[in-house]
Amino acid sequence: MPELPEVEIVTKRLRELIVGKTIIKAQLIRAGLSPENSPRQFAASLKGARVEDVARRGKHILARLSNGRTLIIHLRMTGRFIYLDREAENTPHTHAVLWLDDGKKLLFDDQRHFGLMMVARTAELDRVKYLSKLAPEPFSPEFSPEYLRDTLKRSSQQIKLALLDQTKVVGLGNIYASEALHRAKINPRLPAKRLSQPRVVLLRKEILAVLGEAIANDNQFDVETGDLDSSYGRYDHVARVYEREGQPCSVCGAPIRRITQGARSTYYCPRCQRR
DNA sequence: ACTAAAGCCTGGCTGC
DNA sequence: TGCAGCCAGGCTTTAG
Repeated sequence: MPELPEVEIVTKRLRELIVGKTIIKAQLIRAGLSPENSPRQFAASLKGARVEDVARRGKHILARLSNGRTLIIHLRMTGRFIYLDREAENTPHTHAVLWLDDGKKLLFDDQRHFGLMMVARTAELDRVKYLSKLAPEPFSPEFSPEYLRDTLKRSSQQIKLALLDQTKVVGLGNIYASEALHRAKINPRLPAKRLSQPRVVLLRKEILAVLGEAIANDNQFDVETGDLDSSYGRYDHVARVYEREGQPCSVCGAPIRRITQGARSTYYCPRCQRR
C-alpha cells in the first residue's frame, strides 16, 4: 500500500495510540515477517517493554522501546496495523500480535506477505541493513537541491526509476514518483543525468509539494475497524496522472498515457512532459 | 561499480 | 460459472 505520506499517517496514529503503553505479550505468527528474529526472540525482546516513541524513516516505522530496542516495521504493499479490543477476533491475515496494557491488541495484518519487521538494538540502528543505505529524509535540510543535483548527475537511469531508488530519494513510490514528475513537467524516461539544474530544483520542490499535500489530506481514525490507515485511495485526491490513462491532463487536456518502466506502470502527460 | 530483470506472495478484476 | 491471464501503491536478489 503505502508510500511516505501513508506511512507518516500510520506513524502518527501509532504514536497517538501506543506511546506510553507497555507490551505485555507479543507473538510472531508468521516467522517470515521477521526473518532476523526467531519467534521466541521476537516475543521475548518485546515483552514488558514500554513504547517510548514512534517515528518514521523513509517508508519504515520505528517504535523505540524502553528496553534499549527498536521495533522496525515496513508495510510494503499490503501491511497494515489494526488496533482492537483484546477479545476481538484476529483478521484473516494476522502475522503478529502485540497485546498492550490498555486492554487492546495491535495486529499486523498483511495479505501479500511482503511486509517486514525486525527487533534491533536501538544503539545499533544505523547499522541495520534496512536503514543504513537510505537517502536523506525529503523534509530534512540534507535533501537539498545540491544533494539531489549531485545524486541525479551520477545516474544514467531513467528519472522515474531513479526516483524509486530509496538510496537516492526516500519515500517516493510508484504513485508519487509519477505525480512529482508530472508537476515538474519532466519526461519520466529522461536519463537522470540529463536534467538541468533549474529542473532539478523544480523537481525537488514538486516532490515536497506532492508529499506534503498527501500528508495534509489526513482522515479520521476508524474506531470500528481499528485500521490505522483505512484511507485506501487517499492519493486519489492529489493524483493528477496516476491511474488516469486516457483521461485529460488537468493542465493541458491531452490524454494521460501509461507506459511501462522497470516492469511497473508510469503515468504521464505526453504534451506537458515532452522532454 | 552500475543497471535491468526476476522473484517474493495473495487476491481481485477482466475477458473469453 | 469457470478459468487463464493480468494487475497491484515495495524491495531484494540475481544476472549481465
